[in-house]
Amino acid sequence: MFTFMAITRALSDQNRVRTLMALKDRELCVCQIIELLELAPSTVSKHMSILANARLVEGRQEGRWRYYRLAGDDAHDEVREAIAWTFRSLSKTPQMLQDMKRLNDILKINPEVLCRAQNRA
Amino acid sequence: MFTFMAITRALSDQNRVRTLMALKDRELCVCQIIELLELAPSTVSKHMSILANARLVEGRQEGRWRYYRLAGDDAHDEVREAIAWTFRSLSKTPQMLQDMKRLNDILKINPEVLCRAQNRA
DNA sequence: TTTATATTTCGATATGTGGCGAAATGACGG
DNA sequence: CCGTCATTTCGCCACATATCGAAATATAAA
Repeated sequence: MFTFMAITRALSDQNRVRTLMALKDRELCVCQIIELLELAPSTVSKHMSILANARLVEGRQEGRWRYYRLAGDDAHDEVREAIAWTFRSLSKTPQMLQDMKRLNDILKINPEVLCRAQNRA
Repeated sequence: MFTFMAITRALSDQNRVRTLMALKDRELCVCQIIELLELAPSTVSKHMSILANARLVEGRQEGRWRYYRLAGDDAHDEVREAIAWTFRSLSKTPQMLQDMKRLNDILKINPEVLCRAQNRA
């Protein structure tokens, strides 16, 4: 029950759901998620910790960068089903199509450049 | 997206999830749900309206009583999958087993008697 | 038509949550 | 080591939400 509620609470915020969807095909660096959501780094960090706490995503450190990816096939049924349900429900919604498009542009930018640009702002 | 978020927000409260599970095999009168959750009638009423708004349950009026039941097979895929996921995830959790047991006792009481008892309290 | 009763709506309150900026952390490059 | 830089933690604020009790609503019974 506790696990389940952690998942539903994680999914009850639109920005977290958008993030989950954005991780569909690849892992993303935090600064790329910041760019997609247009939120403060601290806010995104908190969202990621909530998603990670619910085991919907996993984090990986690489030097100064932290990458997040979707929970894999080794995840619990509860989690895999939640993710599957989310994707089936949302893949074709306008918000998601727009995010995918925007993400394409973000992925073209070298992460180092992206981070530097964010720090200047 | 809006529909999906309505569902996840509805499922992000433990008492609403318990209610959903309680409706598995039969419809229930509001006073029976009140008895199960041990919450004020006004609180339960609000929970039910949130569940109904997300289309997870449907209400039916019969005289002075209002009955709620799970969304049926005619519901949208999103809703049916959400319900299926919830049941698969929680059917065997201690909280749910306990609720099912308690529900059995509640169902033995004539609803009229149950309501009267609640009004006295 | 008046009274009783099941549920909802309303108003108030207390707690939870999303958001930000500033400070702390931790990793790399000099 | 020292500074730079990506991310997290912390402290705060605005707003949402779970809860209750009281009043309103609606239906049945008297």
